[in-house]
Amino acid sequence: MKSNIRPGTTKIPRAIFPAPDHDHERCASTAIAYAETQCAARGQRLTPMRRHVLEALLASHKPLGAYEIIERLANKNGRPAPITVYRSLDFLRENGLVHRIESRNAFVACGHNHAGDDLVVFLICERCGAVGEAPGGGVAEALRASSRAAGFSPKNPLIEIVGICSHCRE
Amino acid sequence: MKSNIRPGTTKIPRAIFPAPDHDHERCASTAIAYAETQCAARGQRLTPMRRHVLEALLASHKPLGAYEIIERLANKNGRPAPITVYRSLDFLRENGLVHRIESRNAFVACGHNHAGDDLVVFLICERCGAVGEAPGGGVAEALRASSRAAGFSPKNPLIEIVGICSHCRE
DNA sequence: CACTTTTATGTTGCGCTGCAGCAAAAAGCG
DNA sequence: CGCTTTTTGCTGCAGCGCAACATAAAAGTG
Repeated sequence: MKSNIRPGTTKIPRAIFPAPDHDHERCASTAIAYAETQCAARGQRLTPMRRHVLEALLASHKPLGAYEIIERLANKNGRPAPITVYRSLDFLRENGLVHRIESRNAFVACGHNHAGDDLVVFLICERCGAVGEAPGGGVAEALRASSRAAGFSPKNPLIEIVGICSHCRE
Repeated sequence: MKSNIRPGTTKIPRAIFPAPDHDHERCASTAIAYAETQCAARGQRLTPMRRHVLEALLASHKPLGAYEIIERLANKNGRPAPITVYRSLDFLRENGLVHRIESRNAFVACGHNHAGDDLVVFLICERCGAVGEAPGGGVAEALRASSRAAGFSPKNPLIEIVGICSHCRE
């Protein structure tokens, strides 16, 4: 199936919290296209199931629990089993397309607001539930310093902050 | 508004990761004594149940799941119901005596390595499972800056880092 | 092409997590 | 002492997460 996004789109500075009235159709299809590219480049297969899971997450812009995803994928052909969704989520996470929000037992599509292995700071709006990804450059440094002071060799920092997002504050 | 309490204990330089051979008997009883003082000062009751839960956590120096705690509290008189333990954990958390490690769905006794409302950085050793609490002074600053850049008003930062602790590295 | 190997999905089942709702017991108070 | 508030016990349940095994689909191979 052919996508109707324009290939030559220049990189738009992405808002950390998408405006309520943003062109969602487009933002989702861009993300799917990126996922395809990414998987192809890594020799991984973005199967229909995996794509469906990613689409469900993209459609919400909010973290979804695994069983919420199941709910949204349910149709007249029945619903996927939990394990099926969990496996797709594992795949998507391994390929940097989905994050897990630990404090909520939920998952969110990656906003790609950060370079590959960099530290990500998740900003969780307690009002609308949206999750933003802020680049954590300076934080990473401070964190490494603090860790080393404790004789600790850090690996995967996880930062989640609850608060009020820019749109809900207005 | 909650600054009326000042721990009267002289500040002992507390290792972030307790040495494997430290005087555990003493470290636990000190923590219990502190909990009693703290609760008394706040007009809260450290009941036997709550104390047992705290003791179980202190005895392990590692995060325990709720059902692990139940297991350790079980005796010839039977075992506490999950809800009972969860309620005690809620109480202990509200009074700053226990932390929840979100990425593990587990709980750990507070090491008091941080001032009351300050940011805490949890260092989780992937080898021995121990959890250290590093003061997050510099990190908090960087975090606030990063948040504000995104138009986000932060409330409860949560930082958990997986890595190797000082003792396991040797 | 048939055949093997690898990868992905479906099915069943189960243990852990976390709490709601109500009842009983214990502690605090006039 | 009665009365209120707090705490604990009991029953039950929904969401989370995955193990173990079976089947199907894709990819590699001669």
